[in-house]
Amino acid sequence: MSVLSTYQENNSQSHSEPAVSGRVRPVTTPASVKHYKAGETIYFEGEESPYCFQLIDGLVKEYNTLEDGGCQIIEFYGDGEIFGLTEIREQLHTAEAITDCSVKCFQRDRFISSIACSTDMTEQFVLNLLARLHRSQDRLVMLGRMTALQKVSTFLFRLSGMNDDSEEIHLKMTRQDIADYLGLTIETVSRAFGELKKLGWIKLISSRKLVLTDLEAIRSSVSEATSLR
Amino acid sequence: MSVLSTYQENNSQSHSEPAVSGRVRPVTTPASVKHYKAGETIYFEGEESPYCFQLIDGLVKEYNTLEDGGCQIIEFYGDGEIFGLTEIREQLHTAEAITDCSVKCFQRDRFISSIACSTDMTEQFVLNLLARLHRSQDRLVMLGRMTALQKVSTFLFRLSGMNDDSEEIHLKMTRQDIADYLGLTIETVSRAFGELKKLGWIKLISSRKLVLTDLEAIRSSVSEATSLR
DNA sequence: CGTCTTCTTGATCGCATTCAACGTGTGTGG
DNA sequence: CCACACACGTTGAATGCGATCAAGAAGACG
Repeated sequence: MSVLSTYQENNSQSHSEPAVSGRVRPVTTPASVKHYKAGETIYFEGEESPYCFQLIDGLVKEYNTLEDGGCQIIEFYGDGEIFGLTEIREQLHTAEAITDCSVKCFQRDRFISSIACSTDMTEQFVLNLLARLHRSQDRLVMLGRMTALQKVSTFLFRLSGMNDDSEEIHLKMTRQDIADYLGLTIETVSRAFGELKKLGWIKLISSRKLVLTDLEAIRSSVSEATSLR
Repeated sequence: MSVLSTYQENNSQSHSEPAVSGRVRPVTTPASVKHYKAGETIYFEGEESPYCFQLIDGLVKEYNTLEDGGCQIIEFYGDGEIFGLTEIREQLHTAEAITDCSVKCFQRDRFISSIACSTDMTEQFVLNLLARLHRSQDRLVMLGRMTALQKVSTFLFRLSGMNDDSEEIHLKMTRQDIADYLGLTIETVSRAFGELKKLGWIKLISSRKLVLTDLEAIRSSVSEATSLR
């Protein structure tokens, strides 16, 4: 299941073979599976790479490094999601395992041409790409126009939207990761958590586990920012 | 030619038939051409719409409106570019003509399936979508991690990169549009222009026409922000 | 000429950053 | 078991960048 996709797709029988998007499975050449420990880098920004990847299990962050040592996380990837697929030969971001990961590697060119050769798969894949595009575009609004509190609210709200069952959210990433995802500092994120707690909107079980105690309040503060969503 | 694409594609014979991406042309049913005057809205956020569009001529902005009246421009679209193509039935953003525009309308579903039925076209289109995705992701870094001056520098630098020939840049959009694109206010954008002028990096011919007089300084200030680009 | 929109400039305010110190949790070795 | 180290998280105080409020200048157009 994906980690932060606003536009969820039907991941029906995703156990036998990790799907590209919903029911599609790559007909590509048997791909190799690699394992990464938490903290390991999968590829680097600017690196020539003929591969793209599908996450079988774990959590991956993809980010850009800035001159001053800063960092902007482009996206978190969860089970089944494709990443590292570029339109040019080199990787545009750095990818790093947040938790221990199992990853399927594909030859980029073969992957694309195998997508192209099946009409059904193409449609699914194009729709998946469009969904990813819009996920990214949603974040433009987030980064460009929201306050710190709204950013963190929205982040938690979307996480909860894809929660298995319980109301309890387990954060697999650090505060620093969240900050780098939201274009904030770690301190501001921490303060936002404190503020949300004080408002009674969330309850912190531990620093990594929390419950959204007032989902409606969070929802409305989110859509106070975005006009309709 | 596209307006703000970091990843440019070869728009070779784009005169006879506006291309999807490079040499591809939609085999879709003969599409109707519509004309919009500057300021007219092409579609609204949340609107049910079976169409997607290809800009023949003009400049279009796509944006999201916020509760407080604020606005985040998702993207500017220039000649030949596809917009309004979503993975669901409704439009996610509002599109508005900045200049007078000619626009080709396609049936969304037919458009996608016609893409899918030709292997060659699919590959081109997927690469185009990937380029658009990365264009959007680049902006995440911009919005999340850059100062106002860096945002405006980067904006102008990328505009110049797709300039026809001369060093002179003609801004077809207002300061407000630029602000809404960069997640700033109109005042801050204006001040940034002033600062760049004072630094001797740009020369303002008029408020809408300018020359990048020190491209290297601008370039380096941009890549002071991003580690490598 | 006047009106309207767009753009610029100045003064002040506030939110997020920065700098700094203090907690908290976890794992390691004595 | 405790002692210690180290990474992660929280909290406080001061600073600064961009927003806000406000006024005026510059174009565009009839």
